[in-house]
Amino acid sequence: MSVRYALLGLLAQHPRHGYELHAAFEAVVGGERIWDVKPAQIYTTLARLQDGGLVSPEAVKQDGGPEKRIYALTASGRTELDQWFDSGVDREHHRDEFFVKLMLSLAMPEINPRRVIQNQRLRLFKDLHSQTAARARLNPKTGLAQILLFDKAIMHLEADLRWLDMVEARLEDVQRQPLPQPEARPRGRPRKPRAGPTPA
Amino acid sequence: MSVRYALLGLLAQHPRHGYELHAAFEAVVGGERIWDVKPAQIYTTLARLQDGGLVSPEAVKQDGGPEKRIYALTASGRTELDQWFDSGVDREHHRDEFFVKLMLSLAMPEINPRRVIQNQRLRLFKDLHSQTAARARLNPKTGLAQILLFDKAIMHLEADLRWLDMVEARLEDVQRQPLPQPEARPRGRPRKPRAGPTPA
DNA sequence: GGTGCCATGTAACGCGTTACATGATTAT
DNA sequence: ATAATCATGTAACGCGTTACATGGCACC
Repeated sequence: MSVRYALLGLLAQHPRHGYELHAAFEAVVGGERIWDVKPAQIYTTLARLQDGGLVSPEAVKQDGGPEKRIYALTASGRTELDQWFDSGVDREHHRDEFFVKLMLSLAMPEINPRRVIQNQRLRLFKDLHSQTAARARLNPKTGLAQILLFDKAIMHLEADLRWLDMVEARLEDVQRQPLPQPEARPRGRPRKPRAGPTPA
Repeated sequence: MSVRYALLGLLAQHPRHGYELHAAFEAVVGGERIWDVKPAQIYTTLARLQDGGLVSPEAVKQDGGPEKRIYALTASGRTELDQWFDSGVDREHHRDEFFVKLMLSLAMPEINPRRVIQNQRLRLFKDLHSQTAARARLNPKTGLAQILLFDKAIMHLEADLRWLDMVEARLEDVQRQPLPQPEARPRGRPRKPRAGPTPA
């Protein structure tokens, strides 16, 4: 949802057309090397926003070049933006690909989970190194954005590495524990369908 | 891409039908409270895999109940799965919604970035608390999956909090620094189109 | 007969990506 | 002419989500 709200925010500054939004987005977010937004996404998102009445086309300019359709934030767009600023961002769900891989490797006798873990550790080290190097290469006047993003990435990579160590340690305890199979429940109405939506 | 490979992995154990895959996935990944996969996704992903020739329908069973279409892994499916196990998982890109929010708040005079940060910090503390509590509530025989996921989530929340502190400290240095505007580059061919793809 | 599980999906949408198409302007 | 930027999109696909539709079977 980042792009959606980014467009609302940029249009809150002043009305713009698609190409300008694209450029402004990359300027805010730190340049194309950091976050490469495709023009297609700008235009489709803009269309969806217009559909929802959050932005509306204002005018078409032609200063010697091609047409520029200028979009502006509507009242409900402004409302949505303000609500966004006032709320915390949900943790993006931990639908973690490596976690699935690890659990599957435990369930498949022909796959060695240690190797899977070691693979991932090497990858993380490599990433950590390249991020650290890239961060060091920044000159200070590059602007905040890159620095902050690199720092965040590095901190999360470190967290991942620590987590991997923990996983390995825990695997030594529960050596080759069989996967929890979904017990074949009997059909029909359950014996005790009691309990509220969230039992305390 | 987690579900895609999870299905390949589960079918590598033995052929299954859609409903069974759904149940097995949730068993592997820790139950519905942790990772709620919708049946629709199982079936559509299965269809895509069949399209790509990675799985193929094997038989249709009818043991007194409805039809069950049994799918099996093909040779190329097995190959893809093995490659997946042998490779590291890419860091999912840091397309971070909060980061966009922060950068926009710096660019918009009517929004106070301190408040945005404080909002997010409160949210993270709340999440951290609820995750820690949920983790403590686990009984040890619940299986590895939940424990590991909670630990990972907690470690990343702590990293996010540390990062927020860093951001705040850095903002004190560069008070209300104007956003880097995309400098209006002259049209036409650039003066010095020299330089390789990654200049040293 | 109702509820709830077993088992199958389809439809439509949101976000994001790659690839493609069009055309004008301007510097060399 | 050619290349590069300015500026607009469309089409198709992958992944994920919500909502809806269908039907048999078993238990009470």
